[in-house]
Amino acid sequence: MSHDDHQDTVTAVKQTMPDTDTLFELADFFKVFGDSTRIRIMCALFERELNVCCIADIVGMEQSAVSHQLRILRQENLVKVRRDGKQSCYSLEDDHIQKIFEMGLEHITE
Amino acid sequence: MSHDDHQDTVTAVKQTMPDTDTLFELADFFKVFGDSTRIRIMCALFERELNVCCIADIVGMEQSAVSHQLRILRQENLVKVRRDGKQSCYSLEDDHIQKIFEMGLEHITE
DNA sequence: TTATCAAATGAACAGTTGTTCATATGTTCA
DNA sequence: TGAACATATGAACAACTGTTCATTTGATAA
Repeated sequence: MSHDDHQDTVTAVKQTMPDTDTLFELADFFKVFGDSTRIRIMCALFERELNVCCIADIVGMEQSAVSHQLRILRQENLVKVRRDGKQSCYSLEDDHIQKIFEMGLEHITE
Repeated sequence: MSHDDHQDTVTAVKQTMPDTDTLFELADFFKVFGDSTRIRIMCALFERELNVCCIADIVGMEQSAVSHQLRILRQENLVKVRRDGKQSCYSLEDDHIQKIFEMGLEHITE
């Protein structure tokens, strides 16, 4: 590959890519899926709305750890909260989540 | 929510979830998407097969850093390599990748 | 063979991340 | 109001991650 070909390739491919800011944002989005606690929380929420205490029991972690992770999921707009008396009830914000989840499953189970 | 309701909910939701090993594996899979360098490498490979040197120029990083990340992508079966003389040419292993990528984009741009 | 280019790898280091513990906030009910 | 429960939050710490630098491996051509 000549120097010119190299430069042409680099330039051409760059043009097809979304801008860097978008790709950094995208990486941050996927980062949220890259933790087993958060994945399990989201997976539990596929089934139904749940309060923090139930989520903690389901994933087998302390309430505090779950709260911290729920904050991250909230910040990325992946879950929403509803106050119900003393309890906070969490549910999924978005349908994409389950689809992304399922595609990931497809990949690892093939 | 009574203690019994709590336990019923926990048990019922748990039953709907894939086993824990699978979910840990899934988190590891998404972890790979959660880095801006790797996302940009994959995005470049959507367009065409590329050698390491081109990838490094496209993402603006050192050859060594790119090589390290390509190893991770290889280990997760996201890319494949083809030797062409002195060069290593990388391409995407799997169609799911682009779909997952696009769904992520949909989420962050809405 | 030797020189040269391309890519891979190991060690070291800085920066980030997830959990725990302790504590604070918020809500209900007596 | 005060007690009890549910959740959120801050600080601290250990573990992990990505990059750099130096070096090695692999391949080609003179």
